[in-house]
Amino acid sequence: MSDKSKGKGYRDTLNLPKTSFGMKANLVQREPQQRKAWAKENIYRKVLQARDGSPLYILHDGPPYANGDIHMGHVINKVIKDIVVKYKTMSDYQCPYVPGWDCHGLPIEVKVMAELGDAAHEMDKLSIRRKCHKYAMKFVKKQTEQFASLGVFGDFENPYLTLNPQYEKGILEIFGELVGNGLVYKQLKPIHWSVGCETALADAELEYKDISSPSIYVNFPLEEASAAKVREMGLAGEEDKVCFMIWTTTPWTLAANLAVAVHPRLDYVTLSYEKDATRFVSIVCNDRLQAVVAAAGLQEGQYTASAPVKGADLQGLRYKHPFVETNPTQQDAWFVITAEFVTTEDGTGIVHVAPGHGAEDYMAGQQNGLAVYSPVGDDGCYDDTVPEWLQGKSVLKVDPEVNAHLAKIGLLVKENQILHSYPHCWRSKLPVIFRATEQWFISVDRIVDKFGKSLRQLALDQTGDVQWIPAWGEKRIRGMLESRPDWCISRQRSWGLPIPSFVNSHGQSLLQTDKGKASVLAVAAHVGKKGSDAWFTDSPKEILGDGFELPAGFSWDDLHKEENIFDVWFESGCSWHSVAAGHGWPVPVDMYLEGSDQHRGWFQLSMLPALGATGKPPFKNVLTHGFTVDEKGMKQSKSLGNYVNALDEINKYGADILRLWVSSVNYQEDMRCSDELIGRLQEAYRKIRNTLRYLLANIDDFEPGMAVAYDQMLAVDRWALQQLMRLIDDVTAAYDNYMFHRVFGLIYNFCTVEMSSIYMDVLKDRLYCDGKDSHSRRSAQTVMNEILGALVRLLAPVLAHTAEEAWAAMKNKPEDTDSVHIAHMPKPDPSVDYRAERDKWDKLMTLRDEVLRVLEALRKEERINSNQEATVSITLADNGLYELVNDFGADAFAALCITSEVNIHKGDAFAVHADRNSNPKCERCWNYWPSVGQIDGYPDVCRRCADVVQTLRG
RNA sequence: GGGCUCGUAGCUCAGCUGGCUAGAGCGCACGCCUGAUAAGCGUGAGGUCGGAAGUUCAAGUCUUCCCGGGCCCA
Repeated sequence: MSDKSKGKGYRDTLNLPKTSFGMKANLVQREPQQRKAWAKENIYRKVLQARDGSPLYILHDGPPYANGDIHMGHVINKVIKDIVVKYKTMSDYQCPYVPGWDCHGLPIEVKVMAELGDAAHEMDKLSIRRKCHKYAMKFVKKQTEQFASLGVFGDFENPYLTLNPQYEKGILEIFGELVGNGLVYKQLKPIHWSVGCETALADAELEYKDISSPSIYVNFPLEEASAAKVREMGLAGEEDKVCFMIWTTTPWTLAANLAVAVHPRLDYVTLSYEKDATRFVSIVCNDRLQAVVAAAGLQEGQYTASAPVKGADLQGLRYKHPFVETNPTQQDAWFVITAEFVTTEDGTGIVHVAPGHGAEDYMAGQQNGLAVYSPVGDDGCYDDTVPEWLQGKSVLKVDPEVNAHLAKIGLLVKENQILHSYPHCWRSKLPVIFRATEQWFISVDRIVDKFGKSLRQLALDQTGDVQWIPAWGEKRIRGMLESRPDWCISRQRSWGLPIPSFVNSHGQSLLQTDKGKASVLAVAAHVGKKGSDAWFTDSPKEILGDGFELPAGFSWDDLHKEENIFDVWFESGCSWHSVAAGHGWPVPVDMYLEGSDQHRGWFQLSMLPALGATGKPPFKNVLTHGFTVDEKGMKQSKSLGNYVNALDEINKYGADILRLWVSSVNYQEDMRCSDELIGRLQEAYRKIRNTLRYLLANIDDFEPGMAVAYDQMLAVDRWALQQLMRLIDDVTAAYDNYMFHRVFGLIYNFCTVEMSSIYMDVLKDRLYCDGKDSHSRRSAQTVMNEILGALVRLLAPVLAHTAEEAWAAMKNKPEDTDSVHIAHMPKPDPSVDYRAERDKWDKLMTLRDEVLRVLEALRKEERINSNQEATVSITLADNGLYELVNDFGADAFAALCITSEVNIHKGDAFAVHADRNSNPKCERCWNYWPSVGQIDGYPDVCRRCADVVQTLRG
């Protein structure tokens, strides 16, 4: 129609947006190119060089395990780290970031052994270790690419690997310090043992699962002399068979029973009843009497109970083991001891004690002179010190036989099944057993002379000096430190750093002599040069060096290498030394940042070696994040099918979407995660991207020399600048407090509300229709240029790729740097006071909202379509508001509402009316203004447009 | 079972030391624009603040208990 053609006639007189910055992101195609460009210029080095001389900020990477593809947990962790590093860099710190990998340990070894199959049996340790090495390196390479594909900057060419000789050397140096400080000891002690993997396990290597176990009540008959005493106490009659009744869920440990424990202050009674034609008198705790009666199936009248005696009165009474004939140990056994750990929560109040198969049992045994008896081999089978019918049998399968035997000899009172949570090996998935073996430990309670305190005391004293983010992290780690046992650091496997212990044929270790530390340091030097394989290939003399002087009782021809390896947690726990100190960075480092499960893992197990060696924790700040859950808040797992594949997401949406998603959620809590939830961030991304694009496109012809001074700007432009300053203030505070979801929210809201729906919309008329070089247009461009420069930099730590792309498209960069990641965070301009005018603008915007509502009503009535077709009449009763709006100006307010005309009146009651404007439409700017049709030679445009067109056409 | 922790609209988040009819953005519904166009704008409907009891003149905000998640442990 004619309208359209006329409109087209003026189109080329407008200043329409122009930019090379595409509306379509095409992240999946574009990002890899960006990364290639970064790699080519070695952006990591370049950024570091740009901060030469700036204060260091060290975020020390916690090493992920080198197996498998990365998952959402990795994504969250690495992205948060990268946001911190990029933000700190832009805040003028020099932030070297060296990623690391945990390369030793069971998961890899198990995997490799499985791949080898039967061939493994014919291979020596070295060959297996070589396979493991290769396996680890394969995944280091893979994960390196995957991490880098997130836009993470770091020294990926020189990562730290726990299998590197230099790293291993560092571990041994710290171990040497701990040996020197008297913290390392070897002892026969029950530890979690994986039958499947034939090794000791650390707490961190356990998984708890529900299993069904037998729950048995067993009578332990008293020795005759003790039974007589019980009769003397009036608790039993002459013909009665007097027993202690115990309860256990691990029948197989009964073979190693050496005592029973009672609580010294609880009351005990005898329960008399008849079973299999025998009159039994079973001693149980009074508080458990009813439970036992119920369990034994005794009805009212079928039993009687005696008066109570204290547990302490039973101490020293002796019993006969239900099925072991003679004491298999060198020490006394089979008598009643007292122990505080006895409770009345379950069982009979009389606890079966097997010091070789339980932590509390072990301690009670130590206190009462019992042996540490553990008749179970590495393979989980009984040795030949047990009764013949048990020998060689697997303890994981033997429970039914034990129970059947007890039933046969008439001592099994009752057998049930109970469902309970039980520790399992994280690799073999089999239930673990408690089993006493010789292991190396780090003591948390021995006093270190140098520091006058134990590791536990040092740790508890100094957790308060560390800043925990969120703050409850301190409570959490404190609780763990208070209750943790000594650290079992030895493992009976191949793939790891050997514990450098040389022993003589008397079983003495060099570590336990005054040459202990020196020997470890000598090994450290050797391993640093040749790697830990040398432990297996070289002789003690080659390892320790010719000059090494052996202490008394040791000789070169009677010196053997132990073949335990370190717990991998000890290896990664030394990274502050091997890596941070190794690079010459100050320790404690500025930050450790991992998932909150690492309070027990890496944080604690880095703290202990650091405290033991230096007396100080290795970090100043510890930031933790939560875990991803599905959209319903439930744990994610592959088997449940609610698992989000990180690589799929990256390939589908692009890294910046993932980064934006990470920034959008509060990482301190559980993070709900699904493909849909991540996909939704595309919307936010587009909004942000289009905001940048609009800003870029409308300042294409702008140069800094054209800038308009703040006090010369139009009021709305000043408002926009004020909003920017507020944004910079708020976003900076959010970054400084590691509240990245607030950074996201603030910026996103700014783009959506202040920019897109208000400022950029209001500005269109001025930018497009006013003269290209007009003051009003330059005023707007001055502000847009400012906003763009700030926004891009505020976004850079999160949208690493997109911000770089926008930076490249900017003609007037606030700083002359090739990369936005080298630029500095914007600072608010103190001369722009956003607080002073806040109230005024709140009122204007509220009035604007009201006008928009009235216009919407008009549109509903089909009186108008666009707001420009309307004329608005506002009646104000409030004097202050009337003056405020009048000062602002009716035309300016009309522009703010993007309507053609606003009239302001003073009246008795507040009212807003709108109607269709009767003025003719300007064919250039589409406003309905009175001047349209009044200008000679320009019949279809307004005054302003006529002037602009005239200037253009000369 | 224990320690720590979380639970505000469909989603992501604000709600400071307790004080007006609980907010925002997105999404959704319904419209508008077609000179940011695989864009842009407007209006609107959505909430027993996990539940219950208590303290208080007043509780999303404090206390207790319960329910449901998560991490760590037993």
